[in-house]
Amino acid sequence: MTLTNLELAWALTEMGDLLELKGEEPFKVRAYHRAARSLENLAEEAGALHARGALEEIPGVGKNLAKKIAELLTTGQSTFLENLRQEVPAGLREMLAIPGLGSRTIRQIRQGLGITTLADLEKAAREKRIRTLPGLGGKTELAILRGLDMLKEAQDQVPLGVARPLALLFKKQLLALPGVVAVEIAGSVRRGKEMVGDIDLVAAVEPGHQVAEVMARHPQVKEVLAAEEPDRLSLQTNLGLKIEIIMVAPAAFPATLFYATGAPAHRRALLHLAAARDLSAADLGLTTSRWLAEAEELLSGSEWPAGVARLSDGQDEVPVINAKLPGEAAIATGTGAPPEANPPAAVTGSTATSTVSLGSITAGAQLEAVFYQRLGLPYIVPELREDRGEITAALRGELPDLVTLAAIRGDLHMHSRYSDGVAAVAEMAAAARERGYRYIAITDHSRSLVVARGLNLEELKAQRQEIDRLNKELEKITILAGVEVDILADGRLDYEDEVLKEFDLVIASIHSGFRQEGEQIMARLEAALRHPYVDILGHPTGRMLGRRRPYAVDVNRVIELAAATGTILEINASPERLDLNDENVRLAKEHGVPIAINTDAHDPRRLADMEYGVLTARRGWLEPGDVVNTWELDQLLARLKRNR
DNA sequence: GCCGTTTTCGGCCCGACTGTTTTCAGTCG
Repeated sequence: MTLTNLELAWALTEMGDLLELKGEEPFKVRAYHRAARSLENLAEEAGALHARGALEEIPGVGKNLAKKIAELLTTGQSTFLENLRQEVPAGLREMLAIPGLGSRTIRQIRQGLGITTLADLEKAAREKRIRTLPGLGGKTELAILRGLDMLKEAQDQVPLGVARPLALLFKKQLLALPGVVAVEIAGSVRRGKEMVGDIDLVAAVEPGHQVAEVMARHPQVKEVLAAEEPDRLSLQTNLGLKIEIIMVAPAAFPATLFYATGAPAHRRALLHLAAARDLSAADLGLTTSRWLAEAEELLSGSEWPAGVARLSDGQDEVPVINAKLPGEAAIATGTGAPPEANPPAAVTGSTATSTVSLGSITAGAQLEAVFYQRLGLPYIVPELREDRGEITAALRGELPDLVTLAAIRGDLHMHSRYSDGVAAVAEMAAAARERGYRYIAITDHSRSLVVARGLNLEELKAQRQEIDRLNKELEKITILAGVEVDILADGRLDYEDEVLKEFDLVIASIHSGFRQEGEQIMARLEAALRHPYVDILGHPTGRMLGRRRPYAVDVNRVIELAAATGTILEINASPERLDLNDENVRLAKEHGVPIAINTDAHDPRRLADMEYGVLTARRGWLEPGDVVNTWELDQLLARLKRNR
């Protein structure tokens, strides 16, 4: 019984939460949470450390926690945690997620009203009973109801940053099983949606495969759920996330991947396009029963979904695209013969055994291109498949040439040990260089953000000197001396103009006064956007996925102001934020506002979050030119307000 | 509960904002 570091971290986090609710001293609580974070970021598996008696090497883990971790590792359980769970009802722990409710208030509500579940809490708030408790009033009731709403929305959904690594792990492990020919991630994870409800995987399997048997014993799998269909395996993971594995014969793999990627609205719109061209779903090779059922229902129904009107509107101008797609011939025959002459079994829906050579094909993209070509469309990447105009754009040959991770030349928002980062400036630079970047900006916090050890003027000077020195020493990468300056509650920035002027680049962000009225928030943002030395507005809405709603920001207005003032807007790529989101990004592009995709990394490893930012950018239809950190450094610098 | 050119105790991130209050406790970043 070996638990992963992530599972150990959860156990410690839960212990910390329960101790907090019991009223333990804050420093003890923090010790549990700190150790949990250490475990999450640990490069080596704790099991291996335990084996050589080195658990106490983990930062924040001493004798006591080492013992508790050891028990978890050897038995899979913790008597300490079991006891805590007996004492503290699970509902109370859930309440900690409600913004504005801390452990003290939760204890008070429990003691005063005997409430231990979210349902009871909601009832009490609606019945205005919370305000009968000393020190609590109507606003707290409102905060509770709002928080509960947010929790409901996020219920059964996890951020992409949690689901995607797990999906990749399962994909890799499935591929290693005998009888498994190909595996692709499908569904909303493949489309890069910010919150996902489950993980969909499509596996091409051969007879005699043992996917179900092996997965049932998988250490991350808590339980195998009753299968809806024989070709589906439905797993509940320890994370509480559902994984659906669709197992099909290799011939049906491309169609199934296509179907299972969705989004449903995109599929529906494609079916309408097919119908308009007298093609059936089966003609397209989409022979799965689900596709056929959906097509039948759709085309017999009287209700015309949104996508249809668009398609028929554009009917006159629909060009017929016969361009051969790269890869199709290879997919069809492996020899380059025209696809029409020798259509692959998977595409025609023929019952003949497959001629598709999956071994020679690496990407799901190539497999699916066939379906789009049958409709006279160029290939549409998963990130665009949301029925947000991608089909019309495809028909007109106006699909964007989306930005890619490979096009990223630098990262303009990250923290070092000077403020709340964990690494030295040189370490961040080295990690960036390893990623192939040409430049980074070190943007530590400003002085008012005490919790994050914001820099005073002297520390700024010292950091500047270090950056200057490193720039002389280091080859192939340039470090910009930047700052993430706080937009204070009154709209001023946290440093004087004379100080801001000296940086190479300034990001302005809100870290306080989240609950201000819209008018006040917007006044602060407007002041920042109009500021001559503010180059980038950081995480413009301040949201945390599933945890904190945006502050009262009018995103349209922010975009207009950014356009008017020449300020760059950020896609904060941290998977906890993804801020701006995909739709706002697209709006920004329409207004000609340049975007910076930044990780906000506090640790060299988190520079890898860039991938999530790029996914969001792609879902927002951004092309490389729209993203300033794909540009050459001199082009980027010339574009900054301060240098124009 | 962890940690130590402060080493077995006494610190540990601390100031601002919010809501409910007449002077402050709780929450948050």
